[in-house]
Amino acid sequence: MCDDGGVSAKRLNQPELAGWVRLASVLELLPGALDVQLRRDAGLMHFEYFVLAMLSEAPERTLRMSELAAQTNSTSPRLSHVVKRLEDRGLVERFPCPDDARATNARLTAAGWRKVREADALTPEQVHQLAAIAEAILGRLDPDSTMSATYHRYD
Amino acid sequence: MCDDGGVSAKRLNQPELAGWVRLASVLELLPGALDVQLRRDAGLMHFEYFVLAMLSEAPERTLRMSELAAQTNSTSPRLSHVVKRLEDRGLVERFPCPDDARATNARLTAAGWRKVREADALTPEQVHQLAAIAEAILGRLDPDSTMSATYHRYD
DNA sequence: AAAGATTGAAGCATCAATCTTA
DNA sequence: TAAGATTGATGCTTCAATCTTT
Repeated sequence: MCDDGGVSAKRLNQPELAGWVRLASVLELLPGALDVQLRRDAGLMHFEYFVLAMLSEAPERTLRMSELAAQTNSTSPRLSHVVKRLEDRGLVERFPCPDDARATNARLTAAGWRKVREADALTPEQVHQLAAIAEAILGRLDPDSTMSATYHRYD
Repeated sequence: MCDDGGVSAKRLNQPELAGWVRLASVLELLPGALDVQLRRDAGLMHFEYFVLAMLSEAPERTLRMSELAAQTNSTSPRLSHVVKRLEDRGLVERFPCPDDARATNARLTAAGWRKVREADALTPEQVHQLAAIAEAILGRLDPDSTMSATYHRYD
């Protein structure tokens, strides 16, 4: 990557540069924009909703922390902090994993289940838009589909 | 299960839903991924680079804080904090605006100018990728091109 | 009162360090 | 030693409050 062509991030035409600047804007603004509605309507951040949604799909609505981290593309510390907060709010509960004393299981509570069902993450139009966008992005960014999150709630 | 379900963001086919989940992943991961390289190579976050880059294009490399906020799609408090930090690092300096005693001007220092030039924000491949992605996104998300950031450094 | 800008508090993410069990 | 998970510190963003000038 540092071969002598190195400095030449420069041989790009103006529309392309303008494009990446605009993308930078999107990346700055979109996550926050998506959080606003959920936050207002359900008191959840997007990532919190995602955690609850993944649990809601799991058998017994229960998942190991490590597995939950994988499904939400999260690091362990991040998930640990988030689940802690969700637990304080009574939406999730944690208990030692019977199979492996190192592991911890996270389980959706009744309140958590209710919360997920109430909280529609996005409006239909938003979902349609974003689904289309997603295809466009991921076709280029993740052609091998390594992004691991999956969702079958409405299958 | 919740078929007739409440707010009915529901009339969507499975690929669309899968799509938005994948997009959620991208939105979670992409900003961080873009920051890594800049952080390592230049000790700058993406947004900090953006601030410096916008200043580097401005006449006298100087901009009012309010104008700089507009060009970086930032809020006032956010910009204020960021510029404070950049000022502490000697990359930017602030001084009262001569024309309007309420306003503050931010100006790139010599060190700041060097920093911007050294710090290639992205590799050529990344820029190409992102430029393409940007078009895909913005065509749907921002058809009227209201995203205000602009960039002419390589015109 | 509105515009321009700053400040401090609160919340979330990231990173390194730590602890326990396999 | 490695895997699973948690904790605490640090840093950035957000929000409300504040201050000055128009």
